[in-house]
Amino acid sequence: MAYSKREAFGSKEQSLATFAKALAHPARIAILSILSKRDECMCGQIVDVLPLAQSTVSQHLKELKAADLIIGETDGPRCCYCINWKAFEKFHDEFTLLFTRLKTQQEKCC
Amino acid sequence: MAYSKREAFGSKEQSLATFAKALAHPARIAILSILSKRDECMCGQIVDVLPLAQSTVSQHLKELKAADLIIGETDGPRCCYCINWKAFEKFHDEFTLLFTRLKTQQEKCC
DNA sequence: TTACTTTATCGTATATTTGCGATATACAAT
DNA sequence: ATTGTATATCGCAAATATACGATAAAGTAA
Repeated sequence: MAYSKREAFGSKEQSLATFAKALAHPARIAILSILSKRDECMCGQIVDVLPLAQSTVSQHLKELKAADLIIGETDGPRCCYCINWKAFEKFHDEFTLLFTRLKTQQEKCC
Repeated sequence: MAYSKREAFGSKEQSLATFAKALAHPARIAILSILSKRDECMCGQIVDVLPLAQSTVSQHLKELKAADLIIGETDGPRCCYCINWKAFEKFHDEFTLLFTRLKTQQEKCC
């Protein structure tokens, strides 16, 4: 009863879904927002702002990093996180492509 | 140990995250792709194309409907699903807004 | 060295998601 | 009424995700 059928789909679907999954939690959206403002970029600063424990924030950062949406630059004991806008752009393009296709559908259905 | 802190975030973050979550599975991306091609729009037809059981597909459709991304029009014993492009557009705009903000960050970090 | 700061990881509990078969529902056709 | 077709829902099992405290790791400063 082989579980998790994600691999049974096309790579394009998988890649889009993976990206969406990385954004599928308000904490991670919030983190990206914080980083985009460029006032703060360190884990501790993010912890101060969010209603989550340090270990939880660290985990969310790890997931964003795994999805290649942010890059972490270690500087001594601290770590500065930046948004990987290039990866974002790639996914934004993919999404826009999907949306464009959807729009051609708008006329009517069935 | 109050669980699921999703509500602890802003409504904008939550709404974006909810949308992303609806797209966070390749099966649902595939379903949207199929619907966008407008060749087929019924549950049974989607089941024929995807490597999933009927009940599973039905559940994915339900989630897409709950996220307001598709609309189901019942026609006798069958049901025609269409993409709710208006909702999509709204979210695409929200995403684009986020992306735009991100891009201003590209120069450098830290 | 020792103490401090910052972040990552481990272990654990709980919640949610995913998937399926079986069954129910709803309508159509005979 | 019975049979057939299409879809939704229920119940369950397994997999993932979320959250936290405790602890480890890695560097800084005294």
